[in-house]
Amino acid sequence: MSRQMVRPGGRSARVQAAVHTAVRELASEVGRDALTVPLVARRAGVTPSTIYRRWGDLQELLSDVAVERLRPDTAPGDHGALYADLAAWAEQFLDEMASPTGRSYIRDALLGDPDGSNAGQCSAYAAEQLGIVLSRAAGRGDDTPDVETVMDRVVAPLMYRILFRPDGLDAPYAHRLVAEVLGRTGP
Amino acid sequence: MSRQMVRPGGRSARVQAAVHTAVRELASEVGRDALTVPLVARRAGVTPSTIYRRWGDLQELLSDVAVERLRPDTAPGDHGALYADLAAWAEQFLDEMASPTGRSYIRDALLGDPDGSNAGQCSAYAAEQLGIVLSRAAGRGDDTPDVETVMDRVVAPLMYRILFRPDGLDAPYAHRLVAEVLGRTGP
DNA sequence: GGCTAAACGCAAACTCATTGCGTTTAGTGC
DNA sequence: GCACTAAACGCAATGAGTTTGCGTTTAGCC
Repeated sequence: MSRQMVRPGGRSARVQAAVHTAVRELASEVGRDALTVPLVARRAGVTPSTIYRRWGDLQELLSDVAVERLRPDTAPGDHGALYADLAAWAEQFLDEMASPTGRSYIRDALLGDPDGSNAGQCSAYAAEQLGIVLSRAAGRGDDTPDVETVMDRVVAPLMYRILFRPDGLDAPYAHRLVAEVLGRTGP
Repeated sequence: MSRQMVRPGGRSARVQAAVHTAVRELASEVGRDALTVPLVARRAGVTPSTIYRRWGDLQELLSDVAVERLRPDTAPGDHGALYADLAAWAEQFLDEMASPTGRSYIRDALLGDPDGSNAGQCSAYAAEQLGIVLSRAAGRGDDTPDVETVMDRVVAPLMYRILFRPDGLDAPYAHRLVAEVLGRTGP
């Protein structure tokens, strides 16, 4: 469960923001594996017990921060055609997720996540982006697959390889998945 | 890295077996989240320092045990036809992996795994099983997709949903994936 | 403005992780 | 077989991280 809906204003909000900022800063300074709760607490100007009470443990905190970082910050670009839109989106998705930091965020999001809501949020982000691309194509009069199909045929293979097979992942592979789900053999 | 190739005989082997057994027993008794290195060490009749020196930390130990548990213990069944073989394999795969304990094992295998070799091993297990099924079908004269295609079209979507979308996962979905990769609309 | 419960800080007590050192033992060569 | 070497282990001390009780602050709400 995300810890956002607890006393959204005032001190609680300041503490949450300070802790999240501390996690991001320290992760880039000392590395993600060197993070500890007392370290984050000192940087955020809080006591460790505050973090333990609100987030439970370090993994749940990192999971919260990871989901925040995995949220797309821009709408998918419009390149005039469905194939171009999907190919560009898949390429960007791959770039962000397959990088070492991206993998760390995915692992963290999957980890401290007892009920699976954080992981589900990541999936919802991708589905939302794909929904924009596909409805735009439908507005152009194109015959489009539905979001579920693209999730199964493009997102899932990319994520599976990111997590289980770090090799053989490149832009051509992503393009091929897009071409296949659109029923083409090439762009 | 798996810690199997260290002094395969005598005391070292006994310690390794005792520790692995202790992990499995305690995981089913007190739950996976309640496992600690000292707890496992006491059950196994060893000292915590032994575990720390050999496995590094709890996550790497759990990752080792998880990979061992995720290894298929039987060859995929022969049902006389490719669709039946693949459908049965996918259903069993789903049953084992989507259960709470299966999810825990997957998470553990992905986790304490700095170089990704344990996760890669899990993927290799699935590919190996699929290779048996597909080559058997080829021996019958069937026109079969290759292993990579089945990994992308069946295994990846199943695993993606197991990890990111715990809902909407059932045998009919697995059967549909198999039917689609075989170019059919049904069995 | 006052009330209530959540959120926080402080500090003690506890568990876990780490490491040096001596002992046991598996593997190897004679 | 017997000695030798280095890996593996046990023990114990040390340091770091985690948990919890209690008093204080404060956000949300009459």
